[in-house]
Amino acid sequence: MPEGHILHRLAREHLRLFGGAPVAVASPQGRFAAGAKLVDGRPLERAEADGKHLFLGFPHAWLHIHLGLYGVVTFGAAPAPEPVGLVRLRLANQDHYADLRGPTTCELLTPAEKDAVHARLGPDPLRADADPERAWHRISRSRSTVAALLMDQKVLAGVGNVYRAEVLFRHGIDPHRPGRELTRAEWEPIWQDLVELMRAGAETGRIDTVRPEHTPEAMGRPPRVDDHGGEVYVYRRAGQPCLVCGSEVRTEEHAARNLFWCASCQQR
DNA sequence: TCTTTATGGCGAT
DNA sequence: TCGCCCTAAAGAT
Repeated sequence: MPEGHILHRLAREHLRLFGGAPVAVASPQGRFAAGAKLVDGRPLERAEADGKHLFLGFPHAWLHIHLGLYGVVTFGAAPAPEPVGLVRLRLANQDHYADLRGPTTCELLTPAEKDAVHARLGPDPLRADADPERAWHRISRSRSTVAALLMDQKVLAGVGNVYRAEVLFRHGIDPHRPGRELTRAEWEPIWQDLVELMRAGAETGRIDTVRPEHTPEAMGRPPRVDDHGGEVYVYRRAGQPCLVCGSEVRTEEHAARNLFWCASCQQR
């Protein structure tokens, strides 16, 4: 379930469980054995997220993790059990362990290489140093659709398919509109909304975007359970009635990703 | 025991 | 735009 809010959450959690003390680092699966050996037994000094990238700071290297589509981290209390499945990376101390499975990236970087990753990313709504003006600069000059731009990590870092679909719904924006046709008056509240939605997501670990007045309870409809764990307007709700207007939520493949929207509520 | 699917991203064409 | 990579769970056969 990796959008940016999860990575910020993971950064905090790693620091809380492993920060400041030596960490046993291993690669039970073997694919990261050489890298693990280089930081094994070193203290975890820092942890930060940048978009969907996670950086764990050891004295001599940054451990760079990107979960990709299927990557997942699971935490548990010591003693760590025999690894189940393909565990690329295991961190452990006297009290806790963390297992990483299926990441697209798990590597060691120098500070310069870490900076290079940061340099190629757009502003991350969850970072204090984010400059939304950089995103606006690109969006307002682009012929690409707003849907594609919001997912482009060079434009905005950390936004994924769920936040993309949901924020466009919340602002009534047709995902197919070219970025250059978006106005600044439309963009600014979208950015602000991403900051607030993703902050909430980082707190709860799930994506909830439905306003109180549109919950099934408030609308007099039966309660609903979303299988991905959060309450959303359109993401993966194709064919179901829009929570606001009742028309069918639509879906299509857009730049090789699933796009969801309400054609009636999102006409701007 | 298969096939399908997923909240991502890269490099080749 | 396409194919490919990482993995596990759910659904189909």
